Amino acid sequence: MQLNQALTILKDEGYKYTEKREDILSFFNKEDGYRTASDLLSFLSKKYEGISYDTIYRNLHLFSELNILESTELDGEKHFRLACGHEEHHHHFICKSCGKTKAIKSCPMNLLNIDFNGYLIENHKFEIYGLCPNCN
Amino acid sequence: MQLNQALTILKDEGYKYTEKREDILSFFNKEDGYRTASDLLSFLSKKYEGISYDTIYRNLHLFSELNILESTELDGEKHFRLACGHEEHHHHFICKSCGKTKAIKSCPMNLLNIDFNGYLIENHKFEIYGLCPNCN
DNA sequence: ACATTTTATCGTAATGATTACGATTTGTAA
DNA sequence: TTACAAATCGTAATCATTACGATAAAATGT
Repeated sequence: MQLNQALTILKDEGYKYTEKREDILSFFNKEDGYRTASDLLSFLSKKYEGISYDTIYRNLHLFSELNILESTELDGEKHFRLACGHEEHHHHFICKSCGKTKAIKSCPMNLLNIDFNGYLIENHKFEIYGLCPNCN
Repeated sequence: MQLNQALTILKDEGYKYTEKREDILSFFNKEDGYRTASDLLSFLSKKYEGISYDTIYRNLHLFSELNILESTELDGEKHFRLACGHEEHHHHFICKSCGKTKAIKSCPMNLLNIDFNGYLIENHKFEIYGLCPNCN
């Protein structure tokens, strides 16, 4: 996802354009991998002394709702990354060292042949963890 | 996994047999699904007034290391269940309402055909969430 | 059975991530 | 430029989890 694309979504949905929001998006754009609220706080604190937790978390949640960010939970902490450009449903390999990802286009839900008669399937999670070539 | 089987593991590994440990195991045995530390605390508090967090978490971690329990993280909270023991590597459908599970025997790692050249694959997570027939 | 040793537990405080909220500031549109 | 809604600040509260010195209890050897 491009930065201006994300800012357009914000504007179209009636949310305000702020410098902090632009900086949050540019942070995720340059980082190119899963990052925590704490990572973002450190980054923004350099420019905005005394930035509030409220701002960090409110925007992370807002961006997630707007599908600008996608998130996953690793080691008891939520991690966020810019939503992938390609629109189709997909999964990720996630590097445990640098947080960068590799898309997995095929989904196990299509490959499995299980009888879920009587069950209501809501969602699923498939992630592969390890080290990317750079960190390996 | 059977209770006496778990208690045998404890004994063989040199850990002490305590009534609390037996109660913890019988709790997971009767519950038959993923439960939190808080669930366990509520249960044990009925019998042991003033039971310590230390006891709860120390035993949950110990049992996980000994493969008596298996765990997963759901909604920011660790959940535990009796290990499926003897069975092969597998995954789970997990009911978001009652925590009960249904085993998925096939593993997506065998079904996918992805080039991970240069990557180090350490582990993976595949879970399906929804409602079981009882809760649906 | 008793003493010794080792492990388990208690009581409670600390930590880390996240959420909450009244007061204040700021973007936006009229 | 004014008015209003949204965003942010400052800070405290909450929730899950970890930590640790003091005490209790189980296992072991005599």
